Amino acid sequence: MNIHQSFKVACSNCNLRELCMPMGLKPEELDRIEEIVAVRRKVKRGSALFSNGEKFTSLYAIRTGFFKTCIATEDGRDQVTGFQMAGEIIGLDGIVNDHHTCDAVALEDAEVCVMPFERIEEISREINAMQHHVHKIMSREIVREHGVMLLLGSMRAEERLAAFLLNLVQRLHARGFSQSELILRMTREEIGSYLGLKLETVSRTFSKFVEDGIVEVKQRHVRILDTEALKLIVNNQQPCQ
Amino acid sequence: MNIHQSFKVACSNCNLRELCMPMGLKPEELDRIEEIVAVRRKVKRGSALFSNGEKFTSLYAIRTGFFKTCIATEDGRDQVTGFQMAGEIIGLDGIVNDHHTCDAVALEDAEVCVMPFERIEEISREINAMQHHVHKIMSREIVREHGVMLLLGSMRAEERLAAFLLNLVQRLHARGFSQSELILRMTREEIGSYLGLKLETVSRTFSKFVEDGIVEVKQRHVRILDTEALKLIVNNQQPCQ
DNA sequence: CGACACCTTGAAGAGGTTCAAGAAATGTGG
DNA sequence: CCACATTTCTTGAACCTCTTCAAGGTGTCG
Repeated sequence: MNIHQSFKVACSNCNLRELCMPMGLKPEELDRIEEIVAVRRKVKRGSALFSNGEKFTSLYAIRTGFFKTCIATEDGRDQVTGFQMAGEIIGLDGIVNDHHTCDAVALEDAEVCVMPFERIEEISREINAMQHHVHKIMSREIVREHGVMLLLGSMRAEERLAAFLLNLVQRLHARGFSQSELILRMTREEIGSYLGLKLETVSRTFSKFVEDGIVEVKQRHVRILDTEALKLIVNNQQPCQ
Repeated sequence: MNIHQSFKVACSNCNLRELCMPMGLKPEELDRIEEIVAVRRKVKRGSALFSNGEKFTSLYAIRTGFFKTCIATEDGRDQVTGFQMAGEIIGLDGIVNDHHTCDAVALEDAEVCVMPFERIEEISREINAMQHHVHKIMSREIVREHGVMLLLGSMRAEERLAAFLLNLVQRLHARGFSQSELILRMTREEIGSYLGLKLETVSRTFSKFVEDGIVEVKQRHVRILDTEALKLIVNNQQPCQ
């Protein structure tokens, strides 16, 4: 186990506070919440924070780095179920059966706050805002997945990739990054798995966007030139119509 | 509002107890939990229990009947995100933004137990088993949706329909119905929407299964003749190979 | 009984996949 | 720091699955 206990964790000083914690707490409640994070843990690029079948103990708040979650079946199917970045919570899948049902793999060197779930439940019982926050986080994940189902169930390749790019850049922007430039931390194959497409289709669709002057792509570096065009594509209309 | 307050609700006598409530409670805890269900509500076939945009107040435990949940976008997309039957909980999507983000429509006359979410949170703070049960229900929904993403992202039409049938019949069996016979409460179009297929493809795939002697289909009445063949199809192998 | 919703089936076509080859980037060990 | 191996990405061509469009059949409900 690659667990690094660093100096005293302080959520109240964490600049991701708004992303992963309830707002508007009283000072004494804040103190209690600090107790949730047991330790921080570093995860090297390519290695798993947790894996399918592993005993569930904790949720993880991502401090730095970028993850994918994916499920693999015996018959060789593999599906990326999400990409997670700083301030997002992973591990919720493990609650229901006390074991994780997916793998969480770091796509770049990462650090997470380990939050033992028993402690979360304990503090949720004391602090209403915390309880509601936990419920909201889980509900948000359910709603996010509804969106993915809509994408997988009803969109064509261009629409899927456009929606994917808009979603990524919007989340990055909320974290202070550019609205128009991003670096993909995942391969074309991983994008394809998430979007229900083959990597060749992802590549071709990128090329089409470049031809149409909607984006610039240099390997994993993407610059969005025409956000509106992407939105029109997602909304099932032809750009420039 | 079509709300019917019936005589005193009694979860402890409800035969769906094991499906929608935590197990192993002390008698005094059971009494508290009875307080959760405010009223029961009947929903006519074709009408909505709740709709997108509606204020979120309660979760609903299905007592009888069958629902679909679906999301619709302005540009005319429509995606069935799930089918729910007796003992299952719906409404979790509404927690995060205090408003529902999907429609829950009864596919046959139904009755639900209305559980005001504030009361659920209140009792969850007092009874650990209840708290954990709520967490499990939400986690289960997340895991279920992972499975749908796998289906939509990586399966072909036959595999999707086979997985769908096996899932339905398994849930019905857990409720005391047949392992091999079922009545579909939804149209081909609704099945198609859920599975990311057109209704014609659903119909054709049913016909293929009939030709292969795997199922009998008479409109919405389905009899599964060869469960193993369906499992082989889902596992990406040719039946009889 | 007639109207309407739902289901089935055929034929043509589109979108995405598969297979293949080569180019570009990245990592590794000497 | 360079050469080589490996991974990742791009592009073309043939193919296949699912969709689209169309027509007709079946079942249901007022």
